[in-house]
Parts: sequence; C-alpha cells; structure tokens
Amino acid sequence: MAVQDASPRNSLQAKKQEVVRGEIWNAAIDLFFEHGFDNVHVDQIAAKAGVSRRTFFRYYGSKEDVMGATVKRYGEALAQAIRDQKAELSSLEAAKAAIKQVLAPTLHTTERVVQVAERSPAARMAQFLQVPLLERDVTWAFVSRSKRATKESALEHRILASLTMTATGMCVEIWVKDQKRPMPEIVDEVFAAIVHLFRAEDEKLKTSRR
Amino acid sequence: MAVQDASPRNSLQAKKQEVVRGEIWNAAIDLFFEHGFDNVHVDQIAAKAGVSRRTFFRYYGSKEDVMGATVKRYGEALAQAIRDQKAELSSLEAAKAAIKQVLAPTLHTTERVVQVAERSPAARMAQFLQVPLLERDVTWAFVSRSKRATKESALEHRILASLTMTATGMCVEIWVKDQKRPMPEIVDEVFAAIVHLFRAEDEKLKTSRR
DNA sequence: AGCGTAATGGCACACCGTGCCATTGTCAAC
DNA sequence: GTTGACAATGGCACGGTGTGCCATTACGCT
Repeated sequence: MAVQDASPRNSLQAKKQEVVRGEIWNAAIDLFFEHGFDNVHVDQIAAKAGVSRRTFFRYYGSKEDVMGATVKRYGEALAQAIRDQKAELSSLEAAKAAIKQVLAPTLHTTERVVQVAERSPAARMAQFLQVPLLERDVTWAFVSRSKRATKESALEHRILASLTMTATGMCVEIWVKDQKRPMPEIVDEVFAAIVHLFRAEDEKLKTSRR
Repeated sequence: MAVQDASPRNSLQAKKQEVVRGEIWNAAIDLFFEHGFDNVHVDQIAAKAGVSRRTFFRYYGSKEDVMGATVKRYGEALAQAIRDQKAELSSLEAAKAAIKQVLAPTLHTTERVVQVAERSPAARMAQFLQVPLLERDVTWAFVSRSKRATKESALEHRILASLTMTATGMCVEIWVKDQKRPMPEIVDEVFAAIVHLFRAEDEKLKTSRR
C-alpha cells in the first residue's frame, strides 16, 4: 500500500510517517537553500533525508511538491483562522485578522523557503500552483461564516477568497522588500489599499450614474 | 540559433515561424481534444504537426506550454483592451468592458481548448500557471490608464488586476456551466457581485466604526 | 551560383515519475 | 516468543521529458 490512505488507522504509524515527511522536507529545503532550487535533484534530497529515491516519491510527487507543501500548510491554517474569527467581523475584516494571525508565524518558521522562492522562478511557480486549491478552502471558510448562503453570495465568497490570497502574496512581497517592517503594519497597509479601492470605485459609480 | 531572438529581424521568416507554431498548436489541441490532455505525448504532437520532437521543443517548452499559450494570448488582448477603454471609465468599469470585448471572441475560437481544460486537472493547471505573468501585464495596463501613479495606488492596481483575472475565470466557469447564456450577461452578473461586495463591506465598516 | 545564417532533425544523455516485486519492519493474537 | 498479516521500504526497470550538441538542410541575399 502507498503511504497513508489518509485514514489514520494507526496514529502511531501516522506519526512516524510525519517524521519521515518532515525529514524529507528539511533535507529538501536545506539543499534548495544552499544550491538553488533548480540545481537540486530528487536523488540528492532522498540521499540527504536517508531514504531511497522511491520512498521520496511516496511522500511527495516531486520536488515542486515540497515547495507547495509550505503554501498548503499556510492555506489550511488561514482557512481555519478565518473560520475562527468573531462573527461580528465582516468577511474582509476576518480575512485581515486571520492573515495577521497566521502569516507572521508562518514566515518566521519558513524564512528559508521564502528565500528559495525569491531566487527561483520555478520554485515560485511551484508555490503558486497551490493557490487555486487553497482558494477553494478559503472560499469554504467564508461560506461557513456567513449566516445564509444565497446564490449570489457564492460569487462574492469566491471573490473574497481571491482577494485574500492576493493580499497574502502582496504582504509577503512587501515583507521581503522591507525586511524590517512588522507584519501587522504591512497587512494594514494592504487592506487599506483594498478599502480605498472599494471607496474610489463606489464614488465613481455613483457620480457616473447621474 | 534557436527559434526567434524575439527580434523580428526578418518579418518573412518570422511569419513562417508563426505558421509552424500554429501548426503545432493545432495538432496539439486536436490530439488533446480527442484523447485527453494526459494521454497525449509530445512525440505524437510533433508527428501530427509534421516536425521532429526536437523542433517541437524549440517552439514550446512542453505540452503544458501549448495550453498556456491560449491563456497568454487572451491576457495580452485583455491588457490591450483595458488600455483602450475610454478615460472616463473607472478602472473596474474598464475591466468589465474589456472582458466583454475580449472574452467572448476568445472563447468562441478556442472552445475545444476549454473542453480540454474541463476534462483534465493538469491542463487547467497549465493554464493557471500563466495567470501571475498576465497579472503583471494587466497591472501595467491599469497603471497606464491612471493619471498620476502614487505609491499607494500601485497596490490598488495590482488588486484590480487580480480581481480582473479572477472575474475572467469565474465568467468562463459560468459560461461552461450554462452553455446558453450570452457572455455580456454573465460578465454583468460577476461584476455586480463585485460591486455588491464592495458596498456591503463598506457599510459594515461604517457602522462598526461608531 | 554561391555564401552565410537560421531552422531542422537526429542522436545521446541526465533526470523524472511509476509499476512491480522482493525484503524489512511492526503490530496483534495466540 | 513465535507466527501471521500487513504496511513501509528499497531496488530495478521502463517509458517519457527536456536539452546540449552537431551534421544537414533550407532560405535570403548579393
């Protein structure tokens, strides 16, 4: 049988698998960081992780997948955080608060990953490939927050999810550029831009309707 | 020399290259459509297009690239259409108008491509991979429309671009689902959702500020 | 006609991803 | 503690991919 039917039939084995998965992940990121994403081959990762090439592929579909895993974890945490926001907050406020909670810790523990993505377009793409999947999760998160799900609001939830992912990307980018700035400040700046955009467009619509 | 230095030094040769590129594209889409994206190999495409495997790779980096090319063309046309909108329109209105102009014709001439993407996740991913690149172009298009580019508005232009790409994706999705509906109607629906979202969030912010 | 350049085709090669099976390890029941 | 069932691993082989290299062909120009 392949690794994990996603049925944690035995939680002990499941934990051991997570250890292996982590081992491989660490080995991969170390190598990416040192030699650049594009110059690392699967064999090297497997060797460094102490497993066979074949086993590597049982845990990750490719080295791109290793990069994607980081984004995936972030996305799942973000979706959960959105769900956990107080009901009084609007969707956008919830997104803002969730990003504030989740992004800074994530970046802190995966700073090397960000650097790797910085230096290799292929690595960035590997990360980006996760976005549509995450957007689905985030959309769900917004849906589960809304009282009644009308058909029109389905579209709005998807737009919100897209905005949330874009905002995340922009925050990371700014954070990389101005290394020193605190994350909450950056998040505020990005969401201020969103709100400002909302207002400006709204104004424009009102005046042009005359 | 590889194909095309991107310098159209001789427009005649350049045109012949475009013919070959088109030949390969047609062959690929035909095969994708008939056998499914995942079951087609590069060799088959090359054979059908009447070129060698090696030459295929000079025109497209992979079969995924062939799928991406369609999206790329759309994105470029869209960016141009945005630039061409009347200056009185707000950015969002310009985006809406541009999508109305560009999306319907594109879908009409590439309906088989949409079907291929429908049936294969890998094909969809190949298309999606183009989005960040296109978003850059579209961002530029919005920038070149705005009178003076302040630093804050840079963020807003990127948000706009992201919204525009998302809107496009949603329009296509709806169009596929309800085959009969005319594109302008779909676009109106999607942008109505965006505006409604803007308003709702704005209201929420105003009331919560008390 | 003949020269120069660009496109092509045909290797060869390293790498990737996967099916297959033999081996190893682990847990449970007896 | 031995045995039996089953999951995880490693090793092999194979088909597919993407690219460097070079010989050959086709084309444009004088």
